Parts: sequence; C-alpha cells; structure tokens
Amino acid sequence: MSRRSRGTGQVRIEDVAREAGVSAQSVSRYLRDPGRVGPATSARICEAISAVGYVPNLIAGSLASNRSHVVGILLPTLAIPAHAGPVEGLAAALRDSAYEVLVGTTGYDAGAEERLVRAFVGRRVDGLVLTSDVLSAELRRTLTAFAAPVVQIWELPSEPFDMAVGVSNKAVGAAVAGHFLARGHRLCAAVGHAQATDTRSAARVAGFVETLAAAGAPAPIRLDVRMPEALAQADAILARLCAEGPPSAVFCTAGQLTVALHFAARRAGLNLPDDLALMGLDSEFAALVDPPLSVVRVRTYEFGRLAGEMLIERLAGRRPETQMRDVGFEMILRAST
Amino acid sequence: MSRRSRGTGQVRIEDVAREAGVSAQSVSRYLRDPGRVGPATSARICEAISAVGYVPNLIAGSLASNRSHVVGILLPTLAIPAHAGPVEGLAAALRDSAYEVLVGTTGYDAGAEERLVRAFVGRRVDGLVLTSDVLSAELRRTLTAFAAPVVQIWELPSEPFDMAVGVSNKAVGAAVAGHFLARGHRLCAAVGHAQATDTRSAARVAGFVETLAAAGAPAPIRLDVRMPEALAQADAILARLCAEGPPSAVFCTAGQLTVALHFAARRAGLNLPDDLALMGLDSEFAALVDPPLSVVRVRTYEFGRLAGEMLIERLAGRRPETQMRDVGFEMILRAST
DNA sequence: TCGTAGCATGTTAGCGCTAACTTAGACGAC
DNA sequence: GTCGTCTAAGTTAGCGCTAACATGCTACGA
Repeated sequence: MSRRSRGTGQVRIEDVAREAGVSAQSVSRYLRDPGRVGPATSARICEAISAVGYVPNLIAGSLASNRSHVVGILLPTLAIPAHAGPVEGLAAALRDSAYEVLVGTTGYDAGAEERLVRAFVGRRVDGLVLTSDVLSAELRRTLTAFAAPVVQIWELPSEPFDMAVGVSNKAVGAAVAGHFLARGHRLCAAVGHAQATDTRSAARVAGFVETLAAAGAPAPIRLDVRMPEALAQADAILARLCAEGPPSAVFCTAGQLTVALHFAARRAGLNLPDDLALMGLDSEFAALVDPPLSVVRVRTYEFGRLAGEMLIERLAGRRPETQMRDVGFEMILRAST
Repeated sequence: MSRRSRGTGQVRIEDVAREAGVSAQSVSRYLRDPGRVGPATSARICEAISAVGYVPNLIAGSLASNRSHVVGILLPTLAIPAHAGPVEGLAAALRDSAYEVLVGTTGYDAGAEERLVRAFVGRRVDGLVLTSDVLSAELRRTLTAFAAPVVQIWELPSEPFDMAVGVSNKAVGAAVAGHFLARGHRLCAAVGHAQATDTRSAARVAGFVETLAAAGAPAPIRLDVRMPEALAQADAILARLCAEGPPSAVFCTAGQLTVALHFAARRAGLNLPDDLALMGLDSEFAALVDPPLSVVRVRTYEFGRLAGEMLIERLAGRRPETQMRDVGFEMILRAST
C-alpha cells in the first residue's frame, strides 16, 4: 500500500516512478497530459499510482511551474445571496479546469480588501476577481507588480484595472426612475445601503436621482440604511419616508429590505401600488408576496461564471475578445408598481 | 524599486537579505516572528522589504515547511444562506491566523465531494471542513492517509471521522413534532429535501416521524421536493398535501419553502394557525410575514466559527477538549402554530 | 581564568515537483 | 548508407523558501 520515504513521509512522484520502472519525469508528464507518454508506460504508471496511493503534491508543482492553479475572489460578504452568486458561478466555470477557488470576505472594509489581496498575491493566485470598481493607488501598484489577470465584477468601472464583468448600476437606477415617471409618479424616495464601500448601491441611487432631476421631478427623499439590521426596522424606515413626503413611489436598493418594506406598508394599511409603489432588486420572495413586487433582476451568477471564463482564456495565453462585459439587467414589472 | 533576478523575475527573500545586509534566514525569521531577530536587524529588514517591494512567496514557504496555511471547506451550495453561514464563520475564525479559505461546492453530488477532497488533499490543506455526516469508505481512507484535522459540520455523526460541530437534526424534528402534539395536532405533514445527500433534512424528518409515532399519532404525510424549483410550485405542493389529508400542521425543512407555503396557504384562503399550523427553519422573512412564522433557529455561522477554532487548536498542536460540539437549536414560537 | 549558557545570526541541505535540455531509437527520403 | 526528423523517455538543475544544525558573541558564576 503506502510506501513511505524519509522527509515528510509523503508518497512522492519518485515512489511511483520506481514502482512503474520509469523516470519521475514520465510520471509527471502522464499526470498533466497522458497523451504525451506511450500507452504501455501509461498503463504501468496508472497502476503504480494506485498501488502506492499517490496524491500529487500540487504545492511542489506550483513552485516548480510557477502556476498555482488557484483563483482568488474577494467579496464583501457571503450572507447575501446576490454576493454568493458570483462565487458559485466562478466555481462552476473553473470546475473542469483544475482550478480551485480561494475566497476572501472583506465585510465592506477597504483595509481588509488590501490585506486579502496581499495574502492572495503571496499565495501567487493565477487570477483574481474583485468586487470593487475603484481601487486605491496602493492596490493598483500591488496588482500591477503582480501581473496576474484581474476581473472586477458587479460594476463596470470607468477606469477598469484589467477586465470587468458587471452591470451599469446607474442604468438600473435610471430605469427604475423612468418606470416611476411613466407611471406618473413625481415625489419618489430612494433607500440605499449605508456602507461607504458599497459603490454599487450608491450608483443605483445616483442614476435614479439624476433621471428624476432630468425629468423635472422633485428631488427624491433619500435614506441610507445598514443591513441586515434594517430588516427588523422596516416599519420605522417606512414611517420616516412618509414623514418626509410622503413619496408615491419607493426604490429600495438594499437587498431583502424591499420585501420587508412591503410587509411594513401592508401593516400600515397602505395599498400597493395605489398608495405607494414599491420596487427593488430581485429576491426569492419578490414574486410570492401579495401584491407581487416589481423588481430589477441582475444575474450575479453570470458575473462569476463569465469572470471565470475570461480568466481561463487569459491563463491559456489567449486574449478574450472583450475586456469589459455588460451582463445587463431585466425589469420585471408586477403589481407593486 | 523592484529588483529583479533571473528565474521567474520575482523579488525573492534573498534580494531583501542582500539589501538589508543580512542572511536570507534572518529575513525569513523576521517575517514569521519578528521577535526572534534583534531590533537593529529588524528595522533594516523592514526597510529593505519595502525598498525592494517584496511579497513573500507562500507557495515556496509551504513546500519547505510542509504547512500550506490553507483550510478547505466543502458544502453543497452557497446559494442558500444557511450554507454560506459556515463559510463566513470559518473565514472570521481564521482571519487573524494567516490562514486562507479554499471553498468547494459539491451541488449535493457525492462524486463531486470525492473529487474536491482529492483536489484539496493535493493542495495539502492544513485542515478540512466537510458538510457530510457519512463518509464513503474510499473517502475515509483518503483522509486517514492524509492525516490532517477534519471537522464535519451540520450533523453530529454517529461515527465521526475526527471532530464535529453541529446540531442533532433528529432532535430538531422531534422538537417540532412535540410542539405540534402539545398543540393538539394529530395528522401532520413533513416536507423534506429530495437531494439524497442532504442527510440533514432527512434526519429532521425522521425525528419528526418517530416522535409522532411514539405518541400514537397517525403517520404524517410526507413529501420531498427539489429546491429551489419548489419555491415556484408552493401552491401545487400545498394542494398535494391537502389532497392527502388534509393535515392540520406542516413541518417544512426545505429552507425558504416554508415562507412560500405560507403565502400559498393564504392564497388558498386558509387561516394560520387555525386551518393549518406551519413551521420550518429560520429565514430572514419568517418574522415579517403575517402571521409571523414559528421557526427553529440553527446558528450555522457558529458551525464554521467553531470549526475554525477547533482546527486552529489542533494545528497549534493542542487537542481541543471536546471533539464533538452540539451547537443546539432554538424554537421560536410565533403565531403560525 | 575558564566553562557554559543563552542569544542572534549564518550555513547547508533539502521540500517535491517541473522546465529545459539531452539521449536513444525508429523511420523514411535521397 | 547517411542524414534529418520525429517521438518517447531520461537527466539535470533549479523554483523560493525553511528546518536543522553550526557559529560567534556576550554574560556571568565558580
């Protein structure tokens, strides 16, 4: 069974080679591309591997080949399905390529992001997926020196570092504003995310505000909330909005809070959409509540999947035809607006 | 700035050593434990590092020290917050320990699990967190040979491989059944998860069924559904349950489906809890719907956090006092039951 | 004065693998 | 027969770091 040697006591490639009566290099070749060794050798190596119970040491391989076969992804949190989506997409895209996914969560903290990028660079990841559209000068310097492919996801940065996959969050906000205007709303409200590093939420609100202004509507009521605490305070948030207006339509970019506001509005005796129109980003329950919620759907899984594909292209030495991909969004209009 | 050498063109520890006028070993010592070099040397090394822009190659370090400083975690999917929780918890527990988290999603596929474990073993992870309570003989063999600490999370296995953090899913089901019985329900229903490898959902249903049987209640109606597709078919699922009973109480262990069933029941004109009692696992919306849902809360974040702590203990050469930790659960009784 | 203990630092020898080069042999064109 | 070409395999020399051992120095009690 397991044939030990000195050192760390691991079964090494040389143990396989000895067992099969070939050189270590042939075993190495067999493992990375079986077609490059003869059929008889191939068979003997295959047998030898299971005979000695060999599991290649990918760390040693990484050092020798200068390829870690690991891709890193940084995101604010995994607790929100919209952020977990890209990780799933990335893992799916890399599944058949012998790449593994290293995950770092920043908790919306820019300092944590820089620390994690340094840790990932230290591990010599072959590619990096970031959830920030603006990078500090320090970070750009680190990444430039590192020279690995980088994909920024979620937003389409005005100054992309390398590649990007995302959506124009500003366009999302503008589309919602356009929809509200078309329905005849004038005084609107926007509920955003209070995390300063969540530039995506800020961009959606900005697009919303600008479009209303351009149409001559009054400036919308604005409120920024902290998630997930705000979920339990939906009644108070709704009351604050109404106290300043009340608005006839609310755009909520803070994830699940939209559904919570829906319940709060019903508890307050408001009829949707006549007393209040409500729209937000997609969530699992948006279609289930009564009346069902109009939403903007952004396919975040695709962010990760496409990022993975672009990284693979680059790591294979090819240059993807597009460096910046807009996944777009979908307005799903239901009874709440 | 960057001082290149031959080879891969990276800045190496030796470049720092030359710049600081010390040996490479001193730089290595400084990096891992600054207290082990003299203060003057320390200062010169620190300057030299930023002067040459050095980022240690952790891959080379791993090979030499036989410690990867990476921990792997395997889970069925990240799309469900209950499964993303442990990853966050693990990352949080490891944050200050210079360990990174390698994530693998199996999609409830046992084959994928074995593949991923092999890939993680190949990367020589220092520890492993698994979301399975039963391991195949093949897997046990691989892990035994690998000899790294392993924590199984979610369920408390009858035959733990090494360490475990979880909850007795059977006790969860039993507690819900007990609650239903105490409220006078006789004919109940259990909606579970159709994925064969989701033994956690199966255990909850089993505990539920056994407790009802022990109390002499009729065998509950049982239904297994596929998630997340079932979310959109809540009306049909409710209709099927009612056609076979109707039951007076439903225990739904399939995540978010409980909330969807709640809406379906209201659409069907049923009053909760008089016409139908409904209870499930916790979700963000359970408290928000009307009437609010009774739930069982399981702190999955703690699974990951405690698993991380136990791994750190073991990796530091200590033996955690308990090898198996029951995080327990909480029954939150609201108006739906 | 010596011995030895303790600390800071240097030297040596790999960790397990693969890139790059080398060799051996088969085959066919001329 | 000679040469070049091709394929399959072996040989050599690291990848960048750290464990383990070696060295040199200072301090201090007997």
